Amino acid sequence: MTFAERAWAMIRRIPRGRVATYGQIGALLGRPRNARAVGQALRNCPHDVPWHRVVNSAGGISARPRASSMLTQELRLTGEGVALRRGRIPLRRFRWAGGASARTAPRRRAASP
DNA sequence: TCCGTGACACAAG
DNA sequence: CCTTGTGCCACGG
Repeated sequence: MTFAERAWAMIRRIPRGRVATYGQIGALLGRPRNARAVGQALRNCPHDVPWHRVVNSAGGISARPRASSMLTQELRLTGEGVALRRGRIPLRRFRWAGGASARTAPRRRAASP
């Protein structure tokens, strides 16, 4: 099973009206530094994957190849009750608590000489 | 195999 | 707040 497939499986678990961040999905899959690969996985995902519930760490909708889907994402989110405040989603309120508080997980920084 | 790319995250300034 | 620099790692060519 590829990383992308596992990412899809995790994203399918996000309930309506909640969102998760790219980093959060990566962390839940045991790869907290692999947020970017989550974005790649969403590039061409199956239609039953609620891709619109994945946003960046600022609660914003990330830029992508086809800008039209950004508007689609916002419409779908507001359609299920996720409100944007000044262009961002208040994660305090709408973040999916998948796997409990996967937020602010300890991160390893570069080792110094 | 190696190398560049990217729908990201985060610490500093 | 916002901007910049750096770290990360799956994927494709």
